[in-house]
Amino acid sequence: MSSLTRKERERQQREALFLDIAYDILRNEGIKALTMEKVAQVGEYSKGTVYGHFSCKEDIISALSIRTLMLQKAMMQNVLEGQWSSRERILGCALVYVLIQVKYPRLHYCVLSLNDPQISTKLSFAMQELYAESEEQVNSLLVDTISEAQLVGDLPNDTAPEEIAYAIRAMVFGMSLIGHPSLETATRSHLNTLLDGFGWQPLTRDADYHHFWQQTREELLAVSIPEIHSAY
Amino acid sequence: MSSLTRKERERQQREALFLDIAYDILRNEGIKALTMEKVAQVGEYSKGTVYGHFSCKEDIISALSIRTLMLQKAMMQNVLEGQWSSRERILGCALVYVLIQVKYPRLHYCVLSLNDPQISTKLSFAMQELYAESEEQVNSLLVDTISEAQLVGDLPNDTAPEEIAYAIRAMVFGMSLIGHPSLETATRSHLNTLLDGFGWQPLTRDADYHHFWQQTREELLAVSIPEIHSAY
DNA sequence: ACCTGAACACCGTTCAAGT
DNA sequence: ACCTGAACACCGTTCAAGT
Repeated sequence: MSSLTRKERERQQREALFLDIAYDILRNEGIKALTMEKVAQVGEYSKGTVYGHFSCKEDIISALSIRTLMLQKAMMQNVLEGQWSSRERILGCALVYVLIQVKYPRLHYCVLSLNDPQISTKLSFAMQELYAESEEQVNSLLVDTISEAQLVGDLPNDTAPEEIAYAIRAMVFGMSLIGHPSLETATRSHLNTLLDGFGWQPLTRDADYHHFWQQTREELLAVSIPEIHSAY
Repeated sequence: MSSLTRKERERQQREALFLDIAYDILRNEGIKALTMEKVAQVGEYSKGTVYGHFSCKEDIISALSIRTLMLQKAMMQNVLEGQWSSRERILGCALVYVLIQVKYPRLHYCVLSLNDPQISTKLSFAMQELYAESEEQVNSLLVDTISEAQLVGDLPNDTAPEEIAYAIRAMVFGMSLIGHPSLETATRSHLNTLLDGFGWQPLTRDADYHHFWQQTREELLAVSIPEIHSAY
């Protein structure tokens, strides 16, 4: 291995270290406590070095969000591997959304700030690209699942898959942002209502989605939600 | 009138001035540009005077949000005065949500920050109370409309009105936060799907909600959305 | 070539001093 | 009693100097 490769490896390790630190601060002390200075201090590097990795504070949040989106994608793929009906598959994807948002609540809120043009323009170009791609990948899993449901006739095809995916994301997203004392139950229940509205077979009255939901929930929690960061 | 009353009046006028200024900055330059210093400067007062009205920066955002909630409430009451079916009434309320969120996009995003405990604890107690009450008032309009629909038999009563209101808010809220090239149309369409799922009569296939939506939209835009602030 | 940390600008918040 | 603005702490960002 050349020297450059070792350098590159060290650089990536350091970047991961900074992200681990940033996420820990965010989780334990909130967004206001997440500062470039603190990340540098805890990591025992200078501020300049942190800026060598992230162009600004929002770049860090963006990178954290990308890591979470990748986890979300992996969890959804995990669900989609199972032998489930099309409607169970989409419910499983929604369940992943909820579990992720319950697990990383502060992060999901911070990500919204990236929509502000005044902020998103500060992101490094590479990070913007990567973020858009990650979101697209997760959304594709939804859209593909919906398309398949229409193909096999479980779901009327008078509405475009992208539109149905949008409605589902909006609903799940909105519920976790507003908050609910029993968020998972509420999500299962109200999302099923929406799917009934779309005419997605079998309708709630003809199937027991409660059981699928619980089982998938246990499996996902047991297997697929490690802490995002390694110890440092 | 006593001197105290005049003082009080002047104080309220100044508070309104600060809010007008804050909203203008937020709208034109974004949340990052909204600083206590700038509000003071533009208003030609000292920073200390601004702090005499608002305990912190978030207090201002909270106050702005309360003003918007009051406008939202007035618009919803405007819709609810009309002779509409129960389902049209709830659609009208949702339309108000969308119009408000399109009109004050940055504000609606900022309000989310108030959910962070690290931030909400900084708000003055009076402001916290007022904010909670304003939200409650708007939500009550939804809940009451839903209850009435169940009473007259337009809507099955196997789900609590509060839960249905939650689902509706989540969906509309989520859609405007995620964004959509045709937000109003998407909201009308997908919300109707959700209402169909709840079994809210008459179902989409049996009624023309498009026409109601357009008409109400025109009326609301013509009558009820003044700029929130007076010129200063 | 890479890393440092001093330096600058800016902002939130407080409070002693002035009117 | 009310208002001011200097003062302090803190943070984002840059960059000349060091290794």
